[in-house]
Amino acid sequence: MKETKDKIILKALQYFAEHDYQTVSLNSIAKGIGITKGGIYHYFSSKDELFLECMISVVDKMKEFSLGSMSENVELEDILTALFSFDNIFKIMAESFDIDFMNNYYNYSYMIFVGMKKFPQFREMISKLYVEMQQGLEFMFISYAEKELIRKDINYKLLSFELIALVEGAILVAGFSKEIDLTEVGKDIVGSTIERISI
Amino acid sequence: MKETKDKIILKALQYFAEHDYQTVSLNSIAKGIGITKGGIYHYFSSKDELFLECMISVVDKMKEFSLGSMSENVELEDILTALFSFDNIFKIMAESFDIDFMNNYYNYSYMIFVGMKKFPQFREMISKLYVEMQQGLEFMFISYAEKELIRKDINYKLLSFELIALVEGAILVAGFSKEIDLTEVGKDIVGSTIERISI
Amino acid sequence: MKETKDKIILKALQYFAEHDYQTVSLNSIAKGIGITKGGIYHYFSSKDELFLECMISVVDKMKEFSLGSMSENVELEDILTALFSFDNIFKIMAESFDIDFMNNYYNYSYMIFVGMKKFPQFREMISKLYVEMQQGLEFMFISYAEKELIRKDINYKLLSFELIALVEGAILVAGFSKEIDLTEVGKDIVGSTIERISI
Amino acid sequence: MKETKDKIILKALQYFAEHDYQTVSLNSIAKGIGITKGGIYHYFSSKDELFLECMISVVDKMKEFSLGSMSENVELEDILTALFSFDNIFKIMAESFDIDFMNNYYNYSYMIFVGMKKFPQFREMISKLYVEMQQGLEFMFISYAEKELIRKDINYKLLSFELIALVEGAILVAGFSKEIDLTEVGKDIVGSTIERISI
DNA sequence: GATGAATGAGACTTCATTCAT
DNA sequence: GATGAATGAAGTCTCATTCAT
Repeated sequence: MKETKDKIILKALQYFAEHDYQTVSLNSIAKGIGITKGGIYHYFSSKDELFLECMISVVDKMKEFSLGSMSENVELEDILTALFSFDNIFKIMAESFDIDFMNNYYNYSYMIFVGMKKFPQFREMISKLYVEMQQGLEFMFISYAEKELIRKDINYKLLSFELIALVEGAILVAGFSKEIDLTEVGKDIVGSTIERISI
Repeated sequence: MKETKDKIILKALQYFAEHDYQTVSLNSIAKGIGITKGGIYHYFSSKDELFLECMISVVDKMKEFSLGSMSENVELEDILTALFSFDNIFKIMAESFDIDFMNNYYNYSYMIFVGMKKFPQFREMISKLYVEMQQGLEFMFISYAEKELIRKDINYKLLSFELIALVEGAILVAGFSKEIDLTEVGKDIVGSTIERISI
Repeated sequence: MKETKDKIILKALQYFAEHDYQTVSLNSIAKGIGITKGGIYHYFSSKDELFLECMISVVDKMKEFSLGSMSENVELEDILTALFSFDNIFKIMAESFDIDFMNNYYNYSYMIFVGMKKFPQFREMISKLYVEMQQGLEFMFISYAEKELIRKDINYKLLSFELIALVEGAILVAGFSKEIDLTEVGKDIVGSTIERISI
Repeated sequence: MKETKDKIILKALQYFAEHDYQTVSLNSIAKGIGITKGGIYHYFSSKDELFLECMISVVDKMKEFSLGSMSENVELEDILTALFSFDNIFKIMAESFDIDFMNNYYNYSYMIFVGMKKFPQFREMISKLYVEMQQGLEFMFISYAEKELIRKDINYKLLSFELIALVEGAILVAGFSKEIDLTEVGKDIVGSTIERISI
């Protein structure tokens, strides 16, 4: 059955996110789902491989979310809104992996960091994802600009990069400042961006 | 002598940044400066303490840079320019710790992440630093607004938060996309921010 | 069917000879013949038992060869020639077990060594085989001596022991010295032995 | 102090000879000399390295004995006698390594085998040793033959190879046959060899 | 007859830490 | 102030073995 393998990945992901790759022992993961250490090696040839599979399933979900929101929406404002609706991002991640990232997005970022440090392959995936997102946004801005719906004198490559950086940075920094309400931040960013590009 | 202690911290910082807290052994640090493992225990009661001291010296430098630029400058544009002159940030860090963060800012961020994960105390310091930066910016914006030099109908609390998030996010994301020139990004951000708040 | 069992033994023998008892996992043997680990346990109650059966089939073949050559030949020179025709020994082993011992007799000896170490029972078999060979030779020498066909003032017990030791030793040492041609050695030994015992 | 390192090697050698490389755990070696597992890693970076060092010290002793006997003696008979005085070989080995090889030469050979299997480097050393021994003998025979002290119509290259093979084979096979007295075998071999080459 | 999941014991190895010198 | 031997806990990984299916 594939059940055990999935259980391993889910539990591993949870522990990796909560603690740290190196700190989490296979023993603890195994115990966490009621099997023994050796059992993990039925499904994964090493701890690294398990971690990599976890990371891949995370990036798959991220891709699904990020790029999905771009293709489905037509209105520029909707796309921006989707991109900056942090609540939604967290909710989806939490649902997918049964981890409450809402109050602990820092852990999530950290895990991604570790993953990229360990696996150049994974770093490449993340990198590619960002580039795709940036290009998707850029493409959309430009098509709007061509239709003269938004200003033409803006470097949309930079703007789209900034927006993505803003999403990541906001999530990061918000983890430190309790006073900041990300939902409000999202709305503000969407508003000011619209204003900035409006004719 | 304090010389050895400083050498330990510098070498440790270098290794921690290049590799990873857990991966770096005290042995390697000791060897790196020509002493033996046991010698480190003269100056630090544990590996954790050594790491914490490293982190503190980093945060001190960050604080020195971030807040310093705000108090010294009077012109708002200068402050923003300083905040977004990534080259400068990297150069100062590299000079201080003899680590080339320029081509490897990712490692730097990673180390900070690990530090925050391990030491709530350190996380608090970073957190406080961000809050101070945000409040510093906010205060400045407001004083400018009161003098009717910039628009009054903007939530400057959010804006200053966004700017800081943008700095962090840009550094983060730029690590993945080779096409992006951070210097250009910095200028663009300063420009559009000025435009946004101008009356 | 007995087919699978034989396949297991053959493959196991091959791997044991190529690598090492401990190094060879049941898994690899199973994979080597397209079954799974558990399947081996239908035919063998343990890895040790499988190994023992392999060893027994090897010793059977050795016995068949060694003693067979003695009983079939009548002429003393023929017997000695058969005993020292290394090529033939290797060929037969290779044919029986599908392993090229010719270029790798060392591995073969090693496997026998391991077998003896693990199974006193197997060691006893080998031991008995040597004794039988030695006694077979001794008996033949004596009967020739009694017929006054060869010298009588020779300790044939020792001589036969030496001949057997020489076979084993030559195989062993030849593995280290590339300059030595075992076929030539065999002829030389037969010649000098004949000379030594001739009246 | 070098004491502990030597103790480790000696105890390891003893266990490796008695049991088997794979079977012997570092734990047992450590316990055997009253230290802990980790302590071994002060002196050896791995189990393999420890084993290799053991093997090297064995081969050094072998070299010392084998080649030493050849250079010191002038009389050909003395050299042959030294080569085939098995008692002496065993005694020296036992004294050097505190292992009773006398009653258990098989274990010794086995260990050498394992060593050669694991370390091509070690196999090369053994190989070289045999070649040196063979060449040493050959050289001596030829110089005697040139002085017309022994027969000239003998292939001394082969003879010297056979003598060495005989030493090894005798030790090997004697382990199986309780009836054989190696000392007697040695004398017989020396005698018949002298006879064979005498003019 | 055979599979495949799972166990459990044991191995090597790493390393922060201690401490006598 | 520093060394270096030694500890001990923990971790990854391997595999023979079992057993339900």
